Amino acid sequence: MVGIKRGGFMRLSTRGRYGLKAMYQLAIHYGEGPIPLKSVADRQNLSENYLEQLVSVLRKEGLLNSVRGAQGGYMLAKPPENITVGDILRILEGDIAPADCVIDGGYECENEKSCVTKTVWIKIRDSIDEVIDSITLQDMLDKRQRNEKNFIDWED
Amino acid sequence: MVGIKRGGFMRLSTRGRYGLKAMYQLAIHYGEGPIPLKSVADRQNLSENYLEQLVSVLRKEGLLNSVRGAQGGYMLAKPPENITVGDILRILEGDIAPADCVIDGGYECENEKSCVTKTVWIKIRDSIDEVIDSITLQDMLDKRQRNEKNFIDWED
DNA sequence: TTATACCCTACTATTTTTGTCAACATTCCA
DNA sequence: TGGAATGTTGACAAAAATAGTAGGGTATAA
Ligand code: FES
Ligand code: FES
Repeated sequence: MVGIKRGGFMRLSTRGRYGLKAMYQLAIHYGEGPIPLKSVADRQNLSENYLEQLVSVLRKEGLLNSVRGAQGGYMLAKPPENITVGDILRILEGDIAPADCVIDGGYECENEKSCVTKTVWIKIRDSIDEVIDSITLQDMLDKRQRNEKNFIDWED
Repeated sequence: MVGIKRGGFMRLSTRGRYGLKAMYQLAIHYGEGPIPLKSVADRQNLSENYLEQLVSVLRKEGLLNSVRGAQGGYMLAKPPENITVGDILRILEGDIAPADCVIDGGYECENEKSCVTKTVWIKIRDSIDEVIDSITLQDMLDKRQRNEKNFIDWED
């Protein structure tokens, strides 16, 4: 391949992007009982089947509860202030890893003990960690409240 | 696909990883005239042909100069203190973009004006920007000097 | 008992990444 | 002057990751 990569970098996959949006949507309706996934998928124009795969993992990891059958659906297993963006993204995407050598058990180059490049990856990783671990779903809801003063009735 | 993604996220491709290593290697030999790519590739056990593609882009973007023919090679076009990690990564990987909507001209969801999720992507992007723009090749060389006191004669 | 909705697994299509290869152009040096 | 070293370019291909599709099963409310 020739030329500059088109896509940009440090991109999340749809797993993390759809997943966070879905969790945010469920946070909006926290306390209202189970919300069917179909309504979330419709609201965001996503494949319900695909979203189901993501949500299923979030449930197994304890971030969501589910109720089967008619009138069933999903709901947050914890209050929005106890769920961070980092919790969600790590479950759906794995650990943050600009390069393999910053993962446990990952490959390290021969000079790992004094590898300067590795220190760069570590700084990037730590800075992302700090951001995603500091934002909770409740923070996002608060932000929404402030926005609502200007833009009414959206994203319910 | 089922289960948690294996690879981890926010990963750089080999383009960025090989590219930064190569630039660092050339920084080590800054001022010594052109360095053949073969020596860089050998040192890092990379395909010379593949590395050539990356280096070629860095040259076109003005970060490297080249000299053709025998005794030729590549060298930094600017002093190491004037080249940042961000310069290199953006050329090889494109702009930082956790999601499309933080790129110019990228897709935005219907609520882009007040999209809360977008503010999360922006915070992630900004935090990465800050890290990679603050590290120069000279910083990496300095770090190397300090390491050399403990681990002699490596990565030349 | 029927419609709704979660649950699970397998399969497929598409895109991106990671190279390989071959032919060519320029320069040094013996 | 000729050949070895080195950069230049573009086409092609293999491999991996991503993004979905499809469909059958199970539990529950009404
Ligand atoms: S140990 Fe990761 S780049 Fe050296
Ligand atoms: S505008 Fe990007 S997620 Fe809404």
